Amino acid sequence: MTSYKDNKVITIGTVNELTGLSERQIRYYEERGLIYPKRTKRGTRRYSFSDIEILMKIADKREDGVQTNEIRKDMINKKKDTDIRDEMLRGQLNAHFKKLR
Amino acid sequence: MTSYKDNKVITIGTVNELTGLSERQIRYYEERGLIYPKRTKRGTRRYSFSDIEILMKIADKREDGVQTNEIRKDMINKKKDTDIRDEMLRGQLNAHFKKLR
DNA sequence: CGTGTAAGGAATTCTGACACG
DNA sequence: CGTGTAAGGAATTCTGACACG
Repeated sequence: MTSYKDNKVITIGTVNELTGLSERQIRYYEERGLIYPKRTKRGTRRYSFSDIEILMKIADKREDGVQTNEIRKDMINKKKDTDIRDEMLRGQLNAHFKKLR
Repeated sequence: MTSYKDNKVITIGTVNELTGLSERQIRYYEERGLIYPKRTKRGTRRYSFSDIEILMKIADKREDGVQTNEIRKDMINKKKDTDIRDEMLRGQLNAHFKKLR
């Protein structure tokens, strides 16, 4: 589950290069609850490739004038969808194995 | 081909954390031709997850007393093997398509 | 040969704040 | 609300070199 994609090892400077977003923007989106970088012992932020993809989507929406508040809600809803799908799948598998017993 | 795994975005400090190798060691293995980090405009090194895997293999071999020179030769030979396999595969595909014409 | 270390400089990252709007 | 910026401090990274062996 923790593949390269989700490994938080990238500094904010590199994220800036990769996304074109300013460090100020990147930190602000964190403050608004859109991303959650890891912190090293010393306190510097580390991002994953997943974080970078999320940031690029955020950048797109911001360009369309969508507020961080809206973006966050959308992300939560999409997560809910995924959770529901997961739950349904689990339920079906469960029923399936029950039948086999 | 350029997946997350081969994307050179990790600083030497993080590589140190991930591999346990000192910065001195990491730079020395580069000097010996075992790894090739990217350089940013400013000149700081950036490594990929692939580089980190190679470094961990190097660390193992060094513990067994294998010299950097030997390690490099091994790496070149393995690359040659891969190249030969690729070439053979290409040849077979070629023959196959020739037949189809 | 492989690795540690001190040296000095340059660039990075962090936080809290003021600014504009 | 979202983002820029100057401020000051602390940690990072780089190179060339001396050291030991």
